[in-house]
Amino acid sequence: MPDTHTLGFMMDRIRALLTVIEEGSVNRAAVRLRISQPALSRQMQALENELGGKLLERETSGVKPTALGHALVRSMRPLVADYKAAVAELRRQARGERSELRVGYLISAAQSVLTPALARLRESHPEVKLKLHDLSPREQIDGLRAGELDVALIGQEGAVAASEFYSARLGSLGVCVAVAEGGELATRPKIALKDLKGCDFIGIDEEQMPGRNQWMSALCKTAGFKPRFSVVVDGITNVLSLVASENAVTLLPAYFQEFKHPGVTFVPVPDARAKWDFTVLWQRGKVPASTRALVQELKEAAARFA
Amino acid sequence: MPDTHTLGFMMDRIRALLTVIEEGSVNRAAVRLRISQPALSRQMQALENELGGKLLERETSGVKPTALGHALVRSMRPLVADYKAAVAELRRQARGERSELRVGYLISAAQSVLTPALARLRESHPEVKLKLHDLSPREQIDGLRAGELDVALIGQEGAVAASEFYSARLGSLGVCVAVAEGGELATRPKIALKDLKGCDFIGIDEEQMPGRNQWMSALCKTAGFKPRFSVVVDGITNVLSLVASENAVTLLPAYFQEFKHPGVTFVPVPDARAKWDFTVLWQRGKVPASTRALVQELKEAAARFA
DNA sequence: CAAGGGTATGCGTATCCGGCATAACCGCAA
DNA sequence: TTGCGGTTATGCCGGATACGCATACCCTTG
Repeated sequence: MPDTHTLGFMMDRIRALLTVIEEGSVNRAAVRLRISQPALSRQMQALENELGGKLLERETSGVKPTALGHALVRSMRPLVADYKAAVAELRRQARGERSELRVGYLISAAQSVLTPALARLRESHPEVKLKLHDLSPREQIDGLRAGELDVALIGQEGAVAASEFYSARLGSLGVCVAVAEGGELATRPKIALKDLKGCDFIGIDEEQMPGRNQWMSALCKTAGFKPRFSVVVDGITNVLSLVASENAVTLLPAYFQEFKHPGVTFVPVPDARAKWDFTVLWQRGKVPASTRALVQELKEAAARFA
Repeated sequence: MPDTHTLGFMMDRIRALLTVIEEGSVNRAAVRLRISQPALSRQMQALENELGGKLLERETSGVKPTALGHALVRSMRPLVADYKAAVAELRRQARGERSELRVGYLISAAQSVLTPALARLRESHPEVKLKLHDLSPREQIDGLRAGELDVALIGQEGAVAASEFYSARLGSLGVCVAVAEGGELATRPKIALKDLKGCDFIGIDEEQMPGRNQWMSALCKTAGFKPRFSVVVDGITNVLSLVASENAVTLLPAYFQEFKHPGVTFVPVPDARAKWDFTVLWQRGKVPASTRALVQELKEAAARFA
């Protein structure tokens, strides 16, 4: 005997019992529930059998809950309410009426384009409630996969996940190379990719920045060589520290030129093909209007920015 | 098309979906749910129709939840867990395995018998969790009716509700009469009921102390007269204030002699039939062992007290 | 291109639920 | 007492429906 009966069926019976107790009468509850009185009567008997105790005191003038019946009401009424609310929310969501929009981004990378886009979204869709999550690229992808994010703003790493989600390229930044402050390279105003041939490269952990090392390799390949990754570490800060201490190099999106790191200089890379794509990813399937709106604003903001 | 479908049925489907997503496969989930794979497959389709959106991404190697599916899991998994816990608790309760015992009492009246009984209950049934509620008689009866109390310790008022619940008389106290301090009656060591003939009686609001006025009337009837209630007020403190200011009287259980109220003297009533019964009420139906134990201890404590 | 994993579908059947008619029960009034 | 109006419970039957079986379909892999 599968206990499949003991779940959904009981739920119906419980819901029925709630109205029976509200009405104080099987008869009146039956009309409200649009079923016949005998049917409802039997439902109550079934529920009492399932639970193993009387729930209603049958009297000549109607029914009255027993102590057990009261206990059931107390524990179940909020559950039923929550359940109905949850179903309603899911229905809205299925129709693409999400009012909450969960956005993942990396503050250092996304700020310049995200901030104006959000400002305009607030004007055009003031009803949308935003939840912003400052996350690493890897966390953003995981968040999308787990359904915890609706939109992710991500760099080159997005390429590895683009097939799982809808995506749009927002724009391209230039590339710079991080070199040790003391070295010869640090004095140049710019460094072509081919000049990096033979340098030690610092890689970054694939877990945190998926696709980043491949991106570097691909860039170097356009310059005709294969980079040698002497070390792979986790965390961009550690990468930069190693650049300084090991007198090595690494490739980064151009916005790093705005930052500072002790012992490290960022030098632009002029190669035309050295580009850092900036991507927005969002959930596949029925796309909520709010998501669509944000993506649109992002595209426009990126276009203005370029 | 009664929406009765949209409640319990969906609950089953949702529960099924949860295991499908856990297993990542309709096949394996079907095994766990002890139904066939086609049945489960159709259940998932039905649920998707109900909600109006895809929940599962069907792939060659199994199924993967969509964003909507993830949202469903997030909102429903805790609900299902709560539901199952609630049902389990109700089952236990139906079998009479309540571990929580909610006791209503009136501190001034019940202390002498309740305290020792509780002490012994703690020894003999240490697993019982007690919740004590200091409530007026009316509140206690309402609490019993609403299933919010398991046991009520109550005075003469219990008579009016005795038919609704199980009850036991714990014992009888004597009666005293409250008289104004200045009057002639106040000087006597005791006052027979018949001496109160012609006095103004202060009644108490039936809402708060149901049956109290009837009790006074019945006592006076044994002495051959009918009391005249000049005023009926709510709250025992107000009753005593009026006794003082109106030079009236009222009948009370003997334990009031221990208390003080400005301008009022409590004089014992010697009549043999002037008794204040002390009653314990508890929920009808299947009586939990804990309730039975407390009632037993109360009886013994009362017997020792007498 | 067959094999082997997955999910979806067509069809017959058994189950189970609900409605109708009616019984049983109670309180009240004539 | 006997009816009357109200309640809940029961017998019986018909119809919806959900399941299982067999099979189709689809994709990846050898």
